[in-house]
Amino acid sequence: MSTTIKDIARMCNVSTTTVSKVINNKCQNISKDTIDRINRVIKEVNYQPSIVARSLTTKRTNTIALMVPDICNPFFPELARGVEDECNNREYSLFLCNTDGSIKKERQYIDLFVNRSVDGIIFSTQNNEEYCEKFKEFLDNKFPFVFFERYVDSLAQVPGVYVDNIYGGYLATKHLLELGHKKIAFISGPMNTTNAKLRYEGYKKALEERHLKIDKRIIRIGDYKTIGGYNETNYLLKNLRNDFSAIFASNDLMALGSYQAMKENGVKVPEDISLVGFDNISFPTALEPKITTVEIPAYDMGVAVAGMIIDIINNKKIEDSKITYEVKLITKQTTTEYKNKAT
Amino acid sequence: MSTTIKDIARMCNVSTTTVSKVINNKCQNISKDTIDRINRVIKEVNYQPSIVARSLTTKRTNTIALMVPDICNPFFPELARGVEDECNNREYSLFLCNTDGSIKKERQYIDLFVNRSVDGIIFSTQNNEEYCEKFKEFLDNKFPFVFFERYVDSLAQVPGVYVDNIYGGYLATKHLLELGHKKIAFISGPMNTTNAKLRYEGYKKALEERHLKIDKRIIRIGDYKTIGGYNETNYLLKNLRNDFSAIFASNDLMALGSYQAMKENGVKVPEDISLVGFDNISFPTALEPKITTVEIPAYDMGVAVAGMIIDIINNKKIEDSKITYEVKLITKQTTTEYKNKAT
DNA sequence: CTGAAAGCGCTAACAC
DNA sequence: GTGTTAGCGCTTTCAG
Repeated sequence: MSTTIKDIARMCNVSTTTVSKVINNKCQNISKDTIDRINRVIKEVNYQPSIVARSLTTKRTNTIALMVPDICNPFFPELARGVEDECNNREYSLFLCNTDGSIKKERQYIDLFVNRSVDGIIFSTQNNEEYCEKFKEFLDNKFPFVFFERYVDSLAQVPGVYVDNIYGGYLATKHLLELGHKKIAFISGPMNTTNAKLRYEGYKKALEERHLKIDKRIIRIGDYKTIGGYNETNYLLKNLRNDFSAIFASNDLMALGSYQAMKENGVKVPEDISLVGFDNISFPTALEPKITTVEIPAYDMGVAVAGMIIDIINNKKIEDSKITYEVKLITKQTTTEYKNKAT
Repeated sequence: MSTTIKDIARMCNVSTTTVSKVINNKCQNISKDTIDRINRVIKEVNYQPSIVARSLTTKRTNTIALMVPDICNPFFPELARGVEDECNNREYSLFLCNTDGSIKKERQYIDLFVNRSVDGIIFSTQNNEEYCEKFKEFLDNKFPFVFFERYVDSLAQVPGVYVDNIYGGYLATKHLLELGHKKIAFISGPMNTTNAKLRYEGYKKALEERHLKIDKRIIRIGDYKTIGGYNETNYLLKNLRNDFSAIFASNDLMALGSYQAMKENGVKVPEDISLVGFDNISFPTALEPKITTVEIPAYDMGVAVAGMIIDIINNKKIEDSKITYEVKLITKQTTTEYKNKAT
C-alpha cells in the first residue's frame, strides 16, 4: 500500500523513467524484456501508482464535479447516474455537491473544487444572471465547465446540454387544447430561471396559434417544488374556479402539489380539471396518479453532459457547443376531454 | 489561477515556510506584522493553495468515497445527501459511485479510490461474504472504511451504521397481528443480504411470540426491487390465495410491486389484504398508496456514517464502533383490521 | 521569529 | 533502449 515507483525501479534494475513509461504505455523504445519484467514485478507486489503524485506533475486529476441543487429532488438521481456512468466509462471520478440553489454554497464549492484541481465542473443549478463574474473568469482562464439546463444570457458561449423547453411547453399546452380546453391555467417555475420562461413561451405560443387570449389572472408563479404547485392551485381554486378547466404545471413536482390541492378541494382530476406536468420523473408504477407530462431524458442528458465536459477537457477548446434534446409528450391519467358543463 | 506559495513568499519577502504556516494557522512564532502582510497579499491576489500538492506531502486528500448500488433507487438519495452534508461541514469532498451490486465494479472502484488516496470509503452495498479479502487487507493496513447496513459476519470489527432490522421486522409483523391477521405472507429480500435475514428474524419472532406457526409456503424471496414484489405477490395470489390475509414486504419497493400485483388481480388493499413495507422512502404526498411501513432515518444515518468515517480518519484507530438506529412503525393506508370473512 | 533544505511520488525533457 | 535531472506546489524538520 505504499510501494512507489522507485521501489519498482530498484527491484527491476531500471530507472523510474522506464517504469513510468511502462505504466503509461509509452513503450516505443523499451525492450520487450524489460517491459515484461517490470509488468511482472508490478503485478507481484500489486503496485498502484499514486494518482495524487501524478496529478501534481500532469496538472490533471481526472475528476469532475457535479453541482445539483439537491440530489433528493427526484429529477437529479437519474441525471447524476448518467453523469457518473459516463465518467466511469472514461476514467473520471465524480464529486457530488448539493447547493440547495444557494449562491453562497455554489461559490464555496467552486472555490473548493478549483483548489482541488478538478478538471471540469458541471453546473446543473438554476441561478442565472446572479453569479457571472466567476464564469467569466473561467472562460478567460479556459477552465472547463458546462451547463445543464442553465441559461445565462450573457454567457452565450458556454457549452451545455439543454432541452427544447419552448417546444415542451407548446406540446403540453397543445395537448390540452386538442382535448377542447380553452382556459388553461399555467403554474410557472420561478421566473428568474430561463427554463421556466421558455416553458411559458411555449404555453403562449400554443394559445396564440389558436388565437386565444392569454389570461394573466390564471398564470401563477411557483417554485418548482410540490408546495408551490399546492399553494398556487389553492389560490386558483379559491379565486378563479370558473376561469380554467385545465392546469399546466411547469414541472411534475408542482403538478403533484397541484393534484394534492385539487383532491383536498374535492376537485376531480381529470374529470373536473385536467393536469399536465413536465419532466416525467419516474416513480414505481404502483403509485398514482400518473401525471400526463413532457418527458426529459435525464439519464441520457447526464451521459451527454459528462461526455461534453470530458471532451472539452481533452481538447482544451471551449467551443460554442450546445446540445438540445427533444422532448416528448407522455399522455397518462390526468388529462381528458373538456366537457362543456352547464355552469 | 496559478499563483503558488512561492509567488506569495516572494511578494512578501518571506520564505515559503512562513507562508505555509500562515495558511495553515500554525502561527505560534510569527509576528503579527508578517501574518497580516501575508494574509493581505493572499487576499489581494486571491491565492488558493493547491490541494493536490498538499495531499502529496500530508498523505491526506480530505476526500471520501461513497459506494451505493444505484443512486436512482429512491432509498439512496437521502442517504447520499446526509453523507454529503456532513462531509461538507467537516471539509471533506465526496466521490459518488454506483456499483449496481456488482462485485466486479465494486472491486474496480476500490482499487481506483485507493489509488486516488481517498481518506476513507463508505460501503453501502449488500454484497456480503463474497468479497472479504480486500476488507481484511484494509483492516491490516488500517485503511479507514465503514459499512452502512452491510454485514459481513467474518468482519465483526468493522465500524458501521445499522438499523435494528429484527425489531423492524418484529414491529411490522406485530402491527399486522394486532390487527387480527394470523396468516401473514412474507416477501423477503435476497437471503444473502443480512438485513433481509434479520427482518425475517423479526417476522418470525413476532409470530412465535403468539405461538403461531411459520408457514413456509407463504414466505417468498424477492430482490428488493419492485419487480420482485410484483412477481412474488402474483405467485402468492395464484397459488395460495386463501392462506394469507396480509403481506409484509421486506422493503417499500417490493411492497409497491406487491400492491401493483394485487391491483391487477382485483385484490383490494387493505380491505382484502393488508400490506406493510420497510424503509419509508419518501414520495410527494399526492402519490398513493401510502404504504404502512417501518421508517429508517436515511438522512440521519448518512450524517452519522460520514461522521464516523471522518472520526476514524482523524484518530487513525479503527475501533469496533457501531451505531444502531431505532426504527419506527409508520401506519399509513395499506393496513386494516382482519375481517373474518366466511370463506 | 524566520528560513534553508529535503522530500512527498510521479512525469518529461533531454542526454547518452 | 535506458538513465539523468529537474520540477510539479506544498509541508516539515531543523538550524539559526
